[in-house]
This record gives sequence, C-alpha cells and structure tokens, in this order.
Amino acid sequence: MGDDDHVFKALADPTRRLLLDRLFERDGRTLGDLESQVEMSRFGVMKHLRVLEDAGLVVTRKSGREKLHYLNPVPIRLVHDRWIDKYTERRVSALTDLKRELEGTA
Amino acid sequence: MGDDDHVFKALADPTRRLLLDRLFERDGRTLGDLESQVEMSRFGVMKHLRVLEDAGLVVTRKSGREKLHYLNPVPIRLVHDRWIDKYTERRVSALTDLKRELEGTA
DNA sequence: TTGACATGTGACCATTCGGTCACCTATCGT
DNA sequence: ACGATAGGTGACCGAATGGTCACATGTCAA
Repeated sequence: MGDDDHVFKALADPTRRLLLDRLFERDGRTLGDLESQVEMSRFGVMKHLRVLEDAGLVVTRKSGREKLHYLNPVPIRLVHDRWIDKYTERRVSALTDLKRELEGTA
Repeated sequence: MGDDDHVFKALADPTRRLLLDRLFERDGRTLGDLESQVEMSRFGVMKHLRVLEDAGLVVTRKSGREKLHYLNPVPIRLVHDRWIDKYTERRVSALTDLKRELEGTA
C-alpha cells in the first residue's frame, strides 16, 4: 500500500482526530498536556501520537525531557487535492463556506 | 461518535479509496462496472460502496435494474476545512501545487 | 547522587473490520 | 412466461485495531 495509507488510517480514529483538534487550537503541546485533554491512559495517547507522527500529520521536536508536538497540514491538503480538482474546488468551497456561515460556526 | 466518523472510517480503506478514484475519473458507474475495476468479489465491492454511501462520499440513483454511483466532494472539503483555516490554506496549497508541478503529475 | 518527573517498549486481550459465500429479489429481452 | 442479468441480505471466519499494564530509559533539580 502507498504512503497515503498511513494518513487515512491515522485519521480514522476519533481520539486521533481530537488530538489534531487540540493541536489545531494550539501547537507545541507536550504528551502530558495532551494526555490531560483525553479520557485515556498515557499509553493510549502515546500510541495514537506515534501513529499521527508516522503519517506525517504531526511533527515533533525534543526539548530536554519533553517532546513537543506540532500539526502539519500538508497531508490533509493532499487528501483534498486527490478528489477535488481546481474547478470543482470553487463550487464546493463556496458551498461549504455558505453552510458554515448559516450555521454561525465560522 | 459524530457524523464525520463515517467519512473517516470510509476513507480508511484502500479499496474504497480506489473506488473513489474511479468515480473521480468518471461518474455514474454501475456496480458491475466498478466490480471489474477491483480484484475482489462483487459482494466485497458492494459492501464498500455501502460504506461510502453511508458516509455521503458517494450518492446513487437507480435506473431500471442498475444503480448508478456518483462522487460527492463535499465531505472531503469539510475534512480539509477542519484543520486548514483560510490563512493557512494559501501557504499550504501553494506548497502542494509546487510539489505537484515539480513531480509533473499536474 | 538520588528521587521525582516525562517519555518509551513489548506483550496481552476484547472488539472491530475485510472478505467470501449461500441464498434472495427485481428487471430486462424474447 | 421464461431465462438471464443486475443488485441485495445475513451469517461466518481470519486478521487487524484500540486500549491497558508491567517494566525500562532518559532528564531535571536539590
């Protein structure tokens, strides 16, 4: 299977998506920080972060005994580009923007 | 779990992504058509299409005894928008466009 | 250096998932 | 009406996945 498989498998889990959400709000979080945001043991969170890192959705930097986690949006954009061409993008993004506006979640 | 869960779970399987690729090339395909594109029994393909349909990634229309399948890009755009804001989108799409151009896969 | 803190590894178990099959329904052409 | 064609359902099995724990490593601070 290709490289992209890791990305899709990584995104398939709700806990991993929640972790991405937290990192989207604020980057550079540590494992302990993320652990406190999720109802799960430290080991579970670590395992999920590992999967996200292998997929390239999260990149890390060590700082002393801490490991800082950052969100990488590139693989997500590539998912988008796989099934939405430039022409379709205009129509679809207009749609979703409108939806967002109507829902007031913008 | 939320609605989006179906979408991500649907995208997690390589066969389902391949089916989306075929529908991206050409819409309105029938089950038998798609079956011939994949190394799998008819039942497997049917099961996968069902998952894609439940996720809203594929919409269908019946025509006589045939069922026609169409790709729906909206859920994919929503995935994109979840972790890529308008500001980041400019930088990231510039990057991926460049990558695509260098690879000559445009 | 010693204890506390932050992170990492491998094995383990319950559940979910991918794929197939026997069997069934509906529509087309003649 | 009839056979042939297109699609659909439920059960079943082997494989992969999510989550936890006992145990281990590396780093800070006094």
